[in-house]
Amino acid sequence: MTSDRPSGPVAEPRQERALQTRQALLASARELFRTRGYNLTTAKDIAASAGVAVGSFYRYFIDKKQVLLELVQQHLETALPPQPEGPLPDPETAIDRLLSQDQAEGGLLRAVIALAQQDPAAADLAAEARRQVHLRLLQRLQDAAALGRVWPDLDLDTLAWSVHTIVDRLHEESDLCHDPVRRRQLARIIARMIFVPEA
Amino acid sequence: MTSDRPSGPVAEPRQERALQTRQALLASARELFRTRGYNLTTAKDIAASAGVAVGSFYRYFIDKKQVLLELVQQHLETALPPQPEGPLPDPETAIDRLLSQDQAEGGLLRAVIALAQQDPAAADLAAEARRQVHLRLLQRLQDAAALGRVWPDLDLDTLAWSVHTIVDRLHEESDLCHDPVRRRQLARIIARMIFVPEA
Amino acid sequence: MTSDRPSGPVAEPRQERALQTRQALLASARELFRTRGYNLTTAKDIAASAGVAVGSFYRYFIDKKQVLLELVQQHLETALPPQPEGPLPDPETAIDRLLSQDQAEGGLLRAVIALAQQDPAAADLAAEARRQVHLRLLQRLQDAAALGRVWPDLDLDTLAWSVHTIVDRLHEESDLCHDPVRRRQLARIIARMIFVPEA
Amino acid sequence: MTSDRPSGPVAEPRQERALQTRQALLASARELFRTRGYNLTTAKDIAASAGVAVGSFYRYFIDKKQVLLELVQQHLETALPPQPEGPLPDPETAIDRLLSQDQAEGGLLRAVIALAQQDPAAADLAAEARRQVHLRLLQRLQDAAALGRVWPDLDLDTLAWSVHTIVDRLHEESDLCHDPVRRRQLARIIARMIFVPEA
DNA sequence: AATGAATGAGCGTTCATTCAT
DNA sequence: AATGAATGAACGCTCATTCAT
Repeated sequence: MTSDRPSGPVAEPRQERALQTRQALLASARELFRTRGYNLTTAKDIAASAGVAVGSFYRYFIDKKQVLLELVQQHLETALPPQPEGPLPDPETAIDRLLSQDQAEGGLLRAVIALAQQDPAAADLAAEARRQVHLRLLQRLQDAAALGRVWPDLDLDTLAWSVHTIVDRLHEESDLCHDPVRRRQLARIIARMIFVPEA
Repeated sequence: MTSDRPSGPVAEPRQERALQTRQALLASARELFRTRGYNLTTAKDIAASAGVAVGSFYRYFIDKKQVLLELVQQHLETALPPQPEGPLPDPETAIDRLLSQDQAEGGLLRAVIALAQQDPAAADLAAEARRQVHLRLLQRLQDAAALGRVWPDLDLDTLAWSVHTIVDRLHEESDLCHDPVRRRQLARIIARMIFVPEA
Repeated sequence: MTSDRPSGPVAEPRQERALQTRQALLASARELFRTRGYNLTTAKDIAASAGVAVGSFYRYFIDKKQVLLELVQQHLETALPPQPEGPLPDPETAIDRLLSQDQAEGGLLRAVIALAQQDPAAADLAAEARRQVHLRLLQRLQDAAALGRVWPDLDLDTLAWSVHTIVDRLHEESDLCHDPVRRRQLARIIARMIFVPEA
Repeated sequence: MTSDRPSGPVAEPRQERALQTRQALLASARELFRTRGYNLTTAKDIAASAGVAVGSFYRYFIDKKQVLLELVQQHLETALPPQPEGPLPDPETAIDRLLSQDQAEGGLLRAVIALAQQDPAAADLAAEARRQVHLRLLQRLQDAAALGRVWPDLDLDTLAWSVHTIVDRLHEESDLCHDPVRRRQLARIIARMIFVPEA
């Protein structure tokens, strides 16, 4: 009763605890979306797993969709290229490093794709998300190309798509992406997709 | 004179028309599973899209699950390696040819994976399906390796996984897989993953 | 095409084989109604168990209801009192004999009662059926009463109801009604409900 | 902070209103099961008759089955022998009193039996329910037998079965069991099944 | 006359969302 | 602000009945 403004159900929370609840919901949702997928995750699940009641879920989010979209947006903003600095180590090692990042992304993307099938707005976001990741990869490929060594007869877009595809799926298969030997092999494969081998 | 509970659905159809209906249902199901995914495709959708009523769907299939499993099984049986004969053309061309096959597989696999989240039996089938495709690829890679030219420092399993991943996703994105330029590029990329470039 | 008369779906069959089919359907229906009950017996079950297709079922009967009603009617007409002749043996033996008759009745009655819950017309028939059985019993009790020995302070209607109730349930429990010791005991109990014991 | 799949229905209700709803549902279910039987009573019926929506039904009960089983269990626990104390009045009066109890039981039992045809678990409960009632009757008969006066040549099990049968059916026919004259007659009949008449 | 394929209303159940407290 | 009870559209599936062959 602190205000006369009814302020709609999804007002930005102004209180500390409220923010915590919101974060807890986001975190639970991310985890559940990743593991069970969008459609198999219920609003009640998310709320329960965050330790609140369903009603509270709808205090912070308009609907189930919104949580996912927000998670993705958040991810896109956060996850901009943490471009490594200093002289690159050898390419394989750089790629290996890349592969161990971003474990969460794949699952989320998959969830958005699921949602996109039902909701055109999500389809746009999914496309946007993919595009961003794509652009990040493309950027790096272009940098690498500028330094020479990249196959000159390749369309960098297609190349970025290929790398993205592999990285994406890798992150879905959690057993794979935790096996360093496998990861190293993949790094080598990807390196060869990109770089002309040394004489 | 049959006795207890003989009247389940799923009797083998005995009339010509029935076979047509069954095929229509399978075709509709394949298409819908591919485009909307398993969970978003309802039995009613499949029936409607095949031009029949829900009831007819259940005359031919025990449940929604069964259609998917049957589609996959069918695919697995059909899609055995159409191993090309004669002296291979150059690798890129061979791969390009591979990429234009099997359009349906990817979407189906994705549907099974969705189902697998809910039904352990489907999980087995999904695993089996992936394994078969994997083995087919592995076989070819081993053949190629025997002929030399394959990178000697690669784990062929990981290599097969990588190729599979790319081919799979390619088939999901129908616009991509119909663009011959793109496909040629991909063929080249894949070729470089596999083969040591000529002097 | 033997006649111009379309003659409706449920014409009395004029051909020998047709009659056999009809009888087979009735027999199957009786058995299934008895064992599974009305609601759990499907038209397809009945047809299959009679060795014909569903379509044929509906050639001979307007609907599922009709079969049951016909069975009951048939039973009521057939099962008129096979009044034993000659001097009654002792009461207990007479009753014992009664108990081993009419095994089918109970189950059918139960089926009609189930149907009666959904269809008022069946309710009437059920009532009628019970009334007939009741009357048969009452008749015999009155005969017995005329010969003396029946408790004079009993309302014969209530007495008939009691006997009917026990006989009815006995026939439902097939294990019971095949145990001669049990049956003899019951005969004794019923005898004592009815008759003043000898000095 | 609960984890996987905590959100099933059937949580114990935490609000006062919830308990009322649950009770209303149980009451409606009992009445409908009794009058229409298990199979003809739909979950929607029960909910509507309790003044709530279907969804609410499933908040409190896992499925339709559970309601019935709960009703029976509840009944069995409640209905333990209200063994009369003090010197029995004459047998007839005691029995008359017995007949006016437990009106609900019969219909419920019938519903369980219907369910038992489809669900073996219910079959067990039905058997258990009948056994309990049977045992209660048997107990009293044994007590009576200990006091003499019971026919010595009767199997008490069969006797209990007979009484149970009559009482059961009596309760199904609500018009009958509210007619005191009829009830007195029945009491007399039952008394004679059990007791050797006074010299 | 017979077959069995096709129909569709209806049931049991789930879950996103709203509402009373 | 939070809770959790209530809602009802929608899904998977069954089966009595009709219809084309």
